[in-house]
Amino acid sequence: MSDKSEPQLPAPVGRKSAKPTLRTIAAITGLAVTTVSRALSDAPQISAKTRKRVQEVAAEIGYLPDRAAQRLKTGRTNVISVLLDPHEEILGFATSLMHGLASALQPTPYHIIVTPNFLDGANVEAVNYILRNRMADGLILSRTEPFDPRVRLLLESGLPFVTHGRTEFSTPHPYVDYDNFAFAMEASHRLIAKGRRKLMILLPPKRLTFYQHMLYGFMTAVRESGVKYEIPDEIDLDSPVDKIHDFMRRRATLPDLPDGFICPGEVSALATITGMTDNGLTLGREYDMVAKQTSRLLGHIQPKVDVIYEDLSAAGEQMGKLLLARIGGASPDSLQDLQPPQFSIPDA
Amino acid sequence: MSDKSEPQLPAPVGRKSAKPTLRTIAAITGLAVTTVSRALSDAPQISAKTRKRVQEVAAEIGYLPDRAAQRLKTGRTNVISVLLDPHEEILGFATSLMHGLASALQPTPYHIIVTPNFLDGANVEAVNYILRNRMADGLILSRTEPFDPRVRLLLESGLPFVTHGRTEFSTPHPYVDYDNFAFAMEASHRLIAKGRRKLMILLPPKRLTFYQHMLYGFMTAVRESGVKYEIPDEIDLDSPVDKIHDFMRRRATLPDLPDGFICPGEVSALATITGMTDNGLTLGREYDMVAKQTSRLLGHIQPKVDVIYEDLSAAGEQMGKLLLARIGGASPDSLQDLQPPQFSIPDA
DNA sequence: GAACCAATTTAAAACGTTACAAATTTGCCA
DNA sequence: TGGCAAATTTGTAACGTTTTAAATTGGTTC
Repeated sequence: MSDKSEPQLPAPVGRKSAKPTLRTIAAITGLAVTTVSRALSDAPQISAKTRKRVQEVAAEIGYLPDRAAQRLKTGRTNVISVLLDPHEEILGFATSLMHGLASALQPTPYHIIVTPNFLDGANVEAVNYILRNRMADGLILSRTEPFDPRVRLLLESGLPFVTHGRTEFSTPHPYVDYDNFAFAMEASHRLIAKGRRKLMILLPPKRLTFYQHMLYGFMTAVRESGVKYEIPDEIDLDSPVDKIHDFMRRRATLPDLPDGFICPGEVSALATITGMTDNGLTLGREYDMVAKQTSRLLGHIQPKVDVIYEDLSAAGEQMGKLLLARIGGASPDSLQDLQPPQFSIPDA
Repeated sequence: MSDKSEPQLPAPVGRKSAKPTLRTIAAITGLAVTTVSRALSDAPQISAKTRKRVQEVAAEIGYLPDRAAQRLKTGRTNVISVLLDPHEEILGFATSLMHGLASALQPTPYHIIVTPNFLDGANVEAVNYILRNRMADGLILSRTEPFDPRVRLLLESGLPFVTHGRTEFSTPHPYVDYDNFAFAMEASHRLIAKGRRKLMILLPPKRLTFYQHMLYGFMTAVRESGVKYEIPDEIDLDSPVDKIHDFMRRRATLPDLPDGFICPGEVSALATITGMTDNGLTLGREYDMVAKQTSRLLGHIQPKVDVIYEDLSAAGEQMGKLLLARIGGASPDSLQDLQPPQFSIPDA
């Protein structure tokens, strides 16, 4: 040990609240800062004995690395950013997803930053901002379009990301998606099996990728079985509750009313049922309904509705795992996951 | 070791030489880094002419300050952290709040970090963690208890924070709260005015501060008017939908059933209505209901329900403003806001 | 012992920013 | 013209970490 001017003060004199840094540990152990840093990251070049001692001291004085300093030095932010779409507001779509995401990220040093996207439609701007500032090591985004400009930007930049929903770019990228084709097909089959002769499905906005998937699933089932069908034009899944309600109430008064409804959302399902009830039509008698359930709300409130479950929390968790793998360098085409609908409702 | 195809990021190439920093601007303008830094922060000691020039150059080359470096140097994080409670999951409580918060923070350099609080019940741990690492310049938390341990910790630490909900500490702290006393009282009055003779109210968990407020509002109205009342013991607002539903269905078969219900949550309102309907009881005939509405969902789906509105987005925005003021040094007792219930439903 | 290689440890230099003190220029007046 | 304060600008030193290269040990072998 070389004799310095005399820096060997067991630093935390007085109050122990002075934030411990690498230097603190170095002073206590008599080692160099570099050694301490290495020991804490379990570098093989540091002797096992030293590593152990350093880690013990660190734990004892409650050392926590300064994230700002790490980030400045390494360029890594230890942050995963979630881009929120305003339409995810209702019914905790985003919350469930984030719940799952957080549990996947729990054992890692990553934090979750939510970037709400208020700049109407200018969602691309948010991506650009994150890219420019290197604000995150990875990105989560949802509600993709076939040629989503955000995805294009991200593909060009090389920043790891996972989408909820597929795109149609030829370059593969990690995604988690719910099999809405299978959902729509199964939903149709169930209604047909109940003897319903004319089906109506409420679809998402046309610009979203899963509009196509759902439409195809529906059309496939309808064509195979030869039943009639109808697709509302003036409303979609993102329409406000009252607009859906009004539409359904009006529709119920017109001729040739469908007798089987597919609602890929709990709110729209409730609005539809109410619209029918307003006209004296009863679920299970004049018509049946299959709905997509994400929150366990619907099945308990309207037990007559036949539900197919989508586990958003699981999706979020899976997205977290894929993102970590991607950050770790895994190839994108191995990180694509199409989650099958859960036809029977899980317990609890 | 390239275990996979090792997708090396083709990332930062080509265009205007990598990330512009203060040094870049200094080189371009021929000024010192310090001067540039000062000019960008509009320090009065820099001549107006220089400030303008520097800012122009900065804008032109798209300079953005490195947050990690700023944070390391100044100790300020430019981060506002939101603590999420798992019970806020349903119906986008958190999302609405954050939406408002984000719009208050829009013109500031602050980012929003969501710290989901999954560590069952160990919510205090999350606060501790944020405190220890100086992870944020301010904190938002909700669902307070009278002597909330998180608040106690924060009061001791001095870190600026705003709660959604009041506490009973003698030291004042910033909060935004909804006047649940007024809500319960008004709701009771409405039912009584409709001629209902026995009221039931569904209350939040007893440990939360607003349990008291709501109970007092209810009891005040009930006592004044002399109607009968009943308060369920085995369920509360946080109970799962199916438990509430089951309870109500069972209750409807027993004697002395209330004819006026107060549901301070949309989900519980729906579950209650369903429970009644299961027993052939009709809203508006055998019983009436007043519910708290936060998402415009209920009023459209069950128009017979009388709703009182709580604007969570506005609350979030207000919390953002108060937090900024608090960070700016304003005294806590000037930063307390009790928001009145909105008795008539706002448009749009 | 000297010479060598491996195993450990260390010193110094960044990362981009701001705080502090010091240096330079400018403007004004005797 | 010199002098002096005010107005500007500038170096230098951090903040806490990791990275690179260099230095110190220790253990073998001749």
